[in-house]
Amino acid sequence: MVRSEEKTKVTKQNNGNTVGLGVGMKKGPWTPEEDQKLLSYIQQFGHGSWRSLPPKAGLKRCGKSCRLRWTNYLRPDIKRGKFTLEEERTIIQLHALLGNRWSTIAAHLPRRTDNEIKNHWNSHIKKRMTKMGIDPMTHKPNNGTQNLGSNLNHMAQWEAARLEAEARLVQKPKIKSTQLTYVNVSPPSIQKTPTKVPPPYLPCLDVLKVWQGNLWSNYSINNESLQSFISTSNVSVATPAIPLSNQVESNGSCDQGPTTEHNDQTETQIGPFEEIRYTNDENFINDNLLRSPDFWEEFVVPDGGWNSLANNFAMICTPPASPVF
DNA sequence: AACGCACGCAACCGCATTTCT
DNA sequence: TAGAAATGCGGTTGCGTGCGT
Repeated sequence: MVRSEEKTKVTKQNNGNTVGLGVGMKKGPWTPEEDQKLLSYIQQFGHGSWRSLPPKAGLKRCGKSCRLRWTNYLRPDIKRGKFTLEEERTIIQLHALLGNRWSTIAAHLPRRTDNEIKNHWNSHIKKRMTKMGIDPMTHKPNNGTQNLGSNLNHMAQWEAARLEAEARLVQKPKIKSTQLTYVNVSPPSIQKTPTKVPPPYLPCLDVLKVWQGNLWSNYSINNESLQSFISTSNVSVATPAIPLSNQVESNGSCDQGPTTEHNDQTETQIGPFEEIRYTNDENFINDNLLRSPDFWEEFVVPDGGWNSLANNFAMICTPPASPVF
């Protein structure tokens, strides 16, 4: 990939400071040598100030470029590869609540970067939803005749605020860890097995779960649709980390992650979306149905339409008067 | 085999926000 | 407290690749 030769460019921020590329700064794809330099430096010293890192690490890159390379590619705790069905569904649901707040969404998808999620949304999910006749921005059917009830909208706003607050909490430790020294980490090209990292904070997606559970309970499942989808999808199939039956507790709260015992776990579970196959196939099927294009194509809004869904939703989950964070 | 097109994704850009002095 | 600097975020670009013709 030879996007550009070495270029020089200096841009001005609105407050006047120079950012971007200074004289002799390199642009374009990173070479393995550059990756190695950046990695070695961060392993030894942590990244500290990104601005001052490049010369210290022997790189002719701007700090911004180094930070991006580290956060989107070199970081040892990044999960790469295909998105699981569970991850995709979570993205869709969070997007419905939060819009294009990719970093907030990423905070709820352990080991995925905001850039990766954004790319996946734009290149896969968005198109699929459009094809299914769903507006990817409003998450409503394109015909516009079916509206979610105001209760649900209110809940969505409330939950969006809560999720953002959670995301901020998740991100706080990152700031404190800027001086963290990483040991024995390698870029994906060098080391296939990621170094173990401390488990991230597992968010509690209360409303999402209620929402999910309600959807499943309202619509019958067509196994053929599901099988057809799985067999044709290029999305890797993973089972829900939180089986639906466990998702909604009687008091409306939820647990912090999977507590159900499961077999055939093939890798260390760090986040809730590892590819773990539950032995409970019923949960597996139910939870992945929504991902099936066939399901959506054959989807018929039941009697009462979206409003009935919203009403059921409101019955199950009564929010506090107002969110306070 | 050659060409064109669509797709996927890494990386850049500019603005916003946060932190520092 | 204000201005500067650093960092974060979301939108966009453009190259490599795979596939169909």
